[in-house]
Amino acid sequence: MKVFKIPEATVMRLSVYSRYLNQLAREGVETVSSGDIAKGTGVSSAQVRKDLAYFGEFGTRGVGYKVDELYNHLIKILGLDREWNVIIVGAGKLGSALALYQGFAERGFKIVTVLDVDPDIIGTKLGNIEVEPLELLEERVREQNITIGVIAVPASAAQEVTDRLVKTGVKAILNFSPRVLKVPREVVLRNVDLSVNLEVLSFNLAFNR
Amino acid sequence: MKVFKIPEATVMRLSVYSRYLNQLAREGVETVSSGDIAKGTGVSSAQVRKDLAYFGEFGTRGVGYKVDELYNHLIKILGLDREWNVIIVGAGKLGSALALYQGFAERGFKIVTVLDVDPDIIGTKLGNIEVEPLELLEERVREQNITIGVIAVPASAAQEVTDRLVKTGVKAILNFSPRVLKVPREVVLRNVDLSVNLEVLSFNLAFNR
DNA sequence: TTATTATAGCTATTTTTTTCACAAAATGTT
DNA sequence: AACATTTTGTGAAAAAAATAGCTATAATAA
Ligand SMILES: NC(=O)c1ccc[n+]([C@@H]2O[C@H](COP(=O)([O-])OP(=O)(O)OC[C@H]3O[C@@H](n4cnc5c(N)ncnc54)[C@H](O)[C@@H]3O)[C@@H](O)[C@H]2O)c1
Ligand SMILES: NC(=O)c1ccc[n+]([C@@H]2O[C@H](COP(=O)([O-])OP(=O)(O)OC[C@H]3O[C@@H](n4cnc5c(N)ncnc54)[C@H](O)[C@@H]3O)[C@@H](O)[C@H]2O)c1
Repeated sequence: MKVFKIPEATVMRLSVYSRYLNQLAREGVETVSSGDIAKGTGVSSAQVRKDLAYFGEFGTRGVGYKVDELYNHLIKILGLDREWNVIIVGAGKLGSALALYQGFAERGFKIVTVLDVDPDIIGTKLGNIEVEPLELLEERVREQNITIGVIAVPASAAQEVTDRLVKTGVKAILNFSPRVLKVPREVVLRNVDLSVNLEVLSFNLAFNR
Repeated sequence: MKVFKIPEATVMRLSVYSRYLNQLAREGVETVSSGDIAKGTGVSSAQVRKDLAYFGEFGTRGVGYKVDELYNHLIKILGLDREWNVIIVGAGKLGSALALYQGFAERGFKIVTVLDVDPDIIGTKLGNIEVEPLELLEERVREQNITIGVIAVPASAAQEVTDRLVKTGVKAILNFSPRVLKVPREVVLRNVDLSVNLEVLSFNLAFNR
């Protein structure tokens, strides 16, 4: 099966499926149907099958999918069969919440460096990571083989920090600042804009319902 | 202009446009073209015009849009021409970061109540809001006319908290827990799944590039 | 007054994504 | 062994979204 472009919505759903399968596995469930997955994750069963079909045939007709097998496939597809070293820039309220979150490590994202510019914050500990000065950005990215950068600085500093990360070899950026960032085409960029999310809610409340 | 369904992607972009217009207004810019907005927010100019066309005609051919005028239109469209009272349930790392974020108030989202179950957290102050016990949920939602609820509790508690919010009259839920929530059809639900976002990055890193 | 230029609004086209529905395959049943 | 049941995988249809390009209109220059 030859595929050049996987819809982003598909990738997001695969992530959700994989977490659901993980839950089922822990509950001791051995097989699931696309219908079960659909029910558990709030999509249609055709959607589940279509999403999986981009990557191969993982099920048995009449039976369904073996939970652990499908889970392992999804983990590979999502690139979670290895560790990703992550840097967080900005150890303010949001950055430190992210740094302290255990859920990322469970999925293979290892936060290895957290940087800030505030002298009062530099040197403090977030779990077992010490916040270090921004100056160390290039050094840490290189020596720790960091591929993913998280932007948790004020909007005014976001592009500058991003440029430094990209220049030093970071391949993907998760941006929490409310700023449209420019990155080279080969760098993967995602924006998590919390205000936008709230505003989608207010739109829906104000517009219909 | 009769419209029944606005693409969610459109609503998200409108939010981004509005913030860009806000920035332009502060810089003293008086008019913009769809091309300028496109440039500033990373979309195509046709997309900008299409998005706006769902709601009316806001520009002048040959000229463009008056910045403040278009901004005000977007604010109305997004339902930001009023205040929305928000409750945050869960005052842990993420919940407190959200509670302390000033950016929400700037857009009309007023966090009026923050609840938790941890006795060590209850009674502490987040800015000028005191964290209160979960038991007050129904009382606060009713007396403060809260329409938006933010779920920042562990996944295991998310559905239960959601049910209580919905039962008490909350109309929209922003869910930060990695749990697929069930809400009645008339309640607006959005999920901000940070792990999914990281996994879209790792997928892209692992799959092509 | 008449071109010329810029750009919004709109319509048509293309592309992408989702949904539908059914043949094929595996298992269970009579 | 034949038949019924379940559920995948997939091609086709439908729906949704994005893109392209044309038309109308306003401002400006000739
Ligand atoms: N906290 C939230 O809930 C929330 C919600 C939506 C968006 N955001 C966005 O996330 C980002 C961080 O928000 P926050 O609430 O944590 O802000 P914050 O002010 O608490 O933290 C920002 C941190 O970045 C540091 N910093 C500033 N410039 C820096 C630089 N050049 N390099 C490294 N560190 C630098 C500051 O010292 C500070 O510690 C902001 O862009 C904000 O708009 C936050
Ligand atoms: N922190 C992050 O960066 C991050 C990232 C991704 C997802 N999340 C999700 O966000 C949610 C909160 O994460 P966190 O890191 O803030 O966790 P946390 O443990 O720091 O905070 C959770 C808080 O919820 C409180 N709580 C537990 N049950 C409650 C209940 N029934 N009612 C009210 N409060 C209750 C706890 O006392 C605690 O203070 C979790 O679902 C987590 O999976 C967080």
